[in-house]
Amino acid sequence: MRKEQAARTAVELKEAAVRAFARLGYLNTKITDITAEAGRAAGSFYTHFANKEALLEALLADLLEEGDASAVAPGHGDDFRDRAAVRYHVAAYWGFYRRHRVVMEALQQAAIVDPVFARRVREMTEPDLHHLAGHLAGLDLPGDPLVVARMLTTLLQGFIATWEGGDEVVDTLTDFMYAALTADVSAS
Amino acid sequence: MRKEQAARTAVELKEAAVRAFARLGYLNTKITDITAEAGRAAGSFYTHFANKEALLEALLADLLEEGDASAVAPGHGDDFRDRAAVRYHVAAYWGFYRRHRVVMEALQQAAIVDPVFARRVREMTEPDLHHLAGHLAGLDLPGDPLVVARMLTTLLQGFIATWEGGDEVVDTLTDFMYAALTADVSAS
DNA sequence: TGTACATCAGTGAACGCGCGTTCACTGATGTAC
DNA sequence: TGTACATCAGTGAACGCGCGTTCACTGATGTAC
Repeated sequence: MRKEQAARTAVELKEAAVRAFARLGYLNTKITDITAEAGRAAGSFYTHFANKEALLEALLADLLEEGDASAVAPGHGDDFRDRAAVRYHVAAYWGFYRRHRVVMEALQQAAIVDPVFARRVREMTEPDLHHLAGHLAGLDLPGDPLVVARMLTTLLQGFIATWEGGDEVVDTLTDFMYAALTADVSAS
Repeated sequence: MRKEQAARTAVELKEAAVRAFARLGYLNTKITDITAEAGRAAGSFYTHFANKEALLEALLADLLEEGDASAVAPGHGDDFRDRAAVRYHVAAYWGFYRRHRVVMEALQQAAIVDPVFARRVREMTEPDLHHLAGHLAGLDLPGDPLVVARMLTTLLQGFIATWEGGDEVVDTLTDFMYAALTADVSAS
């Protein structure tokens, strides 16, 4: 069937795009880099996507689908006085980011240059932030829960984005954050 | 004198560039945005700079000069078991970043797209990282000193870059980091 | 099942826009005598 | 101090490159009868 063929090519283009982004970075990747990587003619791109931004939107949609699926994942506490709960969340974020590193970074780059993506990234991040702040409610924090939540996510995402090594540091990250969340401020 | 006039124009172009970068972001700023902002003709730019990268290099040079000057600033402890020492460093970084926000972010953006700046930014950051790791030596850290140092700088720089509000959070940042640095890991 | 026609994914050369960069020119500043 | 010439910052129109996007064409797949 023709539609199937077209869908297959669209997938191939997306996969090629991810490879090209990984190699060159989203902003440096030209349409022809993507089509060349997919072994297709330049014009073929436009049969499937209006432009590079539309392709990134498609990759984002794929990512969000997976995100929703794994968000339902069960069996973890939400009480951050429990180190295991903190570790669970760090590890989950770590895994997700690692699996989707290229697209995450492409979004980050797109957001720098394109207000539409800047907004999209903000809208993706904000709810998580409030959700996280909610979990921090009962703790003896160094400041406003939303501000502290922002520190946690900034650290996580910033660190993971630049870290070249493996998972070993998940425990260091956990300890770091756990200590920051549970230190009795008034005692210091 | 003609040389003086030329130097003055170069300075005006740099100042105009900073304003343009602040408004549009480094990557989105065209040469003509800069010259228009400075009230000059497009061609005038090239009397003073080879291209946008060279102008950013010049801004970086200015920034490093100021950085060296303030680095000699006296009167702070380096023992991070002392909260005041941590606060001093956080506040110093905060002030420096705030004063040079636009150029710092321009460098960040340039690094994404241009390997030369990527390298430059890394080379600027690395020594500070090792220096910082040195100060962490005696503490009961959640992990390798270099890794923890990286967490600290990632958090600081990432947070300051996105924070819209004022200095109030310096204390929250300090408490957050101080707690992470001084918690007795083995006790948890 | 076969023939004639329609549709559509894919091709790749060509087009055109945006923007960086150049360059012939101007006029003001500096130099020689 | 005045005149003739040289230099150079600054101008802005023009040039040209890179790259996104289009479009006439091809051939394979699908449909009608």
